Amino acid sequence: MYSSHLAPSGHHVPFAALGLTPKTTTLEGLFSAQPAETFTAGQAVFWEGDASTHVVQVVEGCLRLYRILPDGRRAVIGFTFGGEVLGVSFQGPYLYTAEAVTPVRLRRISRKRMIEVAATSSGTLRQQLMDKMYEEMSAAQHLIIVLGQLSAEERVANFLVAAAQRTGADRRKPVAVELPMSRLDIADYLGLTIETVCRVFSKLKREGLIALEGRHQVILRGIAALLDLAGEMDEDRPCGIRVPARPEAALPN
Amino acid sequence: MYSSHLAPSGHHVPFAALGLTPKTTTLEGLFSAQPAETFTAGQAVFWEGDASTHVVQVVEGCLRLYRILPDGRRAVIGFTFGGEVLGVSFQGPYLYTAEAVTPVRLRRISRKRMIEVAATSSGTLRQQLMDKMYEEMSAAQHLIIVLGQLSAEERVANFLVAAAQRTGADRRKPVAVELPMSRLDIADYLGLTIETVCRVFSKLKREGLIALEGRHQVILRGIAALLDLAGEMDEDRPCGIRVPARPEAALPN
DNA sequence: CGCCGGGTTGATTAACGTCAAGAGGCGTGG
DNA sequence: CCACGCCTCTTGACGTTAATCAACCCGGCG
Repeated sequence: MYSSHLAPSGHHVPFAALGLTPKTTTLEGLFSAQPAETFTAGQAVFWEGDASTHVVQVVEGCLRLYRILPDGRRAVIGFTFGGEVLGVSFQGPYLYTAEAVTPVRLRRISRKRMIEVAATSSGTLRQQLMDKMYEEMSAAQHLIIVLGQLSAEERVANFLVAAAQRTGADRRKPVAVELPMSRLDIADYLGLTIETVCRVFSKLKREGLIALEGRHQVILRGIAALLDLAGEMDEDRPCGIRVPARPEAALPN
Repeated sequence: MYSSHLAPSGHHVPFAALGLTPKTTTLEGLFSAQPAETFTAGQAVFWEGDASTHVVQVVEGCLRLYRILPDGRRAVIGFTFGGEVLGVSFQGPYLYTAEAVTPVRLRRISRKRMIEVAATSSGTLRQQLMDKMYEEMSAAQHLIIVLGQLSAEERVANFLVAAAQRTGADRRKPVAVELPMSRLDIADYLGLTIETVCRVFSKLKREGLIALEGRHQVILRGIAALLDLAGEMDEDRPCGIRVPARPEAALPN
């Protein structure tokens, strides 16, 4: 089904296989030419405010993306897992720090080179970059809605469902989801406290919607039920009912 | 100076004036060739979920950008004012509905044409598009932090300061800011209720930080004080202190 | 075995939402 | 031009949610 967050391998191979595009004109091609670097847990890949000199593809492991506010609060902006690409839409400095949650293997390419190749090559790479930017934008706006409109329970349900979708798990079946990050990471991501996250986890467990297997694994018993709780704010299920707030344009339809 | 939200006129003229770039290879050039359309208050410019066929430049007036959740809640994602450009980073369907708050004049160009010109022209337009996308991303991430981490008072202070910056007003002086949108729009934008927004406005007024001139104008007496309240979360003032959470990587550098 | 850090649970408090009533603009119609 | 009514905004009383404060648990490691 090709979820918007999934690994780049597979679906794009046909192009290269047919010889229509030399491999350096796709994102995957550019990345695969780079050596893999490794980071230990807690190590930063880049810092907020640094010049965004590189674009990163996580091969394996999990990164947390965050900013520190002047008073010390930490806002986690997102997490990046194996197979995902990071920081495509940066034109100025990095907007957040990226730090390894687990040991991480990743590849990076220089943004300068990527731009050059995009400018001189046929449209494939440009298209891929635009797609990635749109994904990043979609994710950001999804988070805006979660943080602005949803209750604690809805936020956690959303987080769990999103994590499940990201692995490509099929709905309706129980799925085991790895959550390598700490409760504090989750709390800072969802705009809650660690205690509230715990309590919601416990509540969902009592209600039989999830089971906790150790600290870093959750089994979702039926994504559908969780989706209800999540306010059905599934990543991409627009509720574009054409009902403007003001009466002027509302009468037809 | 060139605040990230400012009107495109002025600073980019030199290029065209020197004849270095034909006018159709800049965003301003493309837009200025289009006729201005007008929308009445409450009228939608485009709808969430529609194919994002056009990029829009608001000439005059104010748009609100929002999504409706399945249960009817409304999340306002942002506002667009005269001189600003809208929807550059859409590669799939529009992620929100854009609706006129006031009477609006705007120009639009087809995305298809914009992409074509960007692909065939020199780098100027491509650069401008990337800049706009980065701006949109910065704005989204700023909102994520406001919604995820800040208190009601901090959110409102932030909103007021951001509105002031957007007009290009210089700090330290009292500034009159136009807020054409309703209290409900502000509430849905800040993830608060209308009553809470009112109460914070009243509190700031009691404290002498602002004065309310009618429903749609606020006078900020000293942006500096408001910035304190705002958690000093100024649009771009990264607090990139290199203090990782884990000790492992902290020692070098 | 005991310590330590992260996680969980409980009691209390503070912040914000909800419900309800009243005030103030603004357009319309007399 | 004024009066009325409507809609938005404002303010107050009360309820709910999530934060805070605090204790305890549990698994990993020295």
